[in-house]
Amino acid sequence: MGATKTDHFTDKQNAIATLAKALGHPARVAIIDYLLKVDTCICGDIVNELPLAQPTVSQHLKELKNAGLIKGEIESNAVCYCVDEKAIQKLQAYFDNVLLKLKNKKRDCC
Amino acid sequence: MGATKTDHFTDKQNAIATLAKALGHPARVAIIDYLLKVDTCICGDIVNELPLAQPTVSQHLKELKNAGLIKGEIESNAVCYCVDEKAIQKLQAYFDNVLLKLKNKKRDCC
DNA sequence: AATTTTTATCGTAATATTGCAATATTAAAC
DNA sequence: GTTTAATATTGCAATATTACGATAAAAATT
Repeated sequence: MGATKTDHFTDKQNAIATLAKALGHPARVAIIDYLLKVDTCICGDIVNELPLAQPTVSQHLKELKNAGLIKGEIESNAVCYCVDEKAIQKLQAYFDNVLLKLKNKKRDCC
Repeated sequence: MGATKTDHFTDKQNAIATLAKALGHPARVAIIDYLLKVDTCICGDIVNELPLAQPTVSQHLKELKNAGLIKGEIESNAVCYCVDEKAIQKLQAYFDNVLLKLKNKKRDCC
């Protein structure tokens, strides 16, 4: 026991959970914030920006990449990490839909 | 080691991470989906809806509540859980902002 | 090609999460 | 007040995450 029963839920539910989980750590939110702030996309500065050791930052980057929230490419002279717009759009669409459904609720019980 | 260094990040980053983390499990996404689908807000059916034992569902509900994603109230005859609109709005605002910043980026590197 | 710089991986310890059986609590129904 | 139904808590085992030092790998610079 202890393992998440992903196979018992829908693909959509798992997809949202995966994206949300990737953002479920302040360091990873901070990485996203940093990538948005910096235009140049030169990574590595991220390590200096965060209060974490280099291997830890590398690990968080990997998780963001695995979840599809960021894309990484080796550009001619530097490794480049960027926020993947499609992932953010997926999350936004989900929350839009949640809010829409909340508005349409007949009975407002809480 | 192994504990998240929340005190090294901004309140905003921690707030988003907390909300995202709560949604970072398919069972909890499924609970939100169910609460949106059902108008009556009669809880307990959630257990029948999910492929998880009652204590596990209860625990997931607790986590959603602690994170502020759902509100729970004891109505005259049944416990009532509802999605907290404010939390969803916070997340939506965050992703809106992320998308806005992505659009404004000069260099599109990846 | 040797050196430096940058990034990733490995190994490991500390902590957190997930899941459930057993049990307790709570509230309605009798 | 006792039974019944619904929900929460406890305790515990399995697994996952977080963090970092040490080390490896990759790339640029010399």
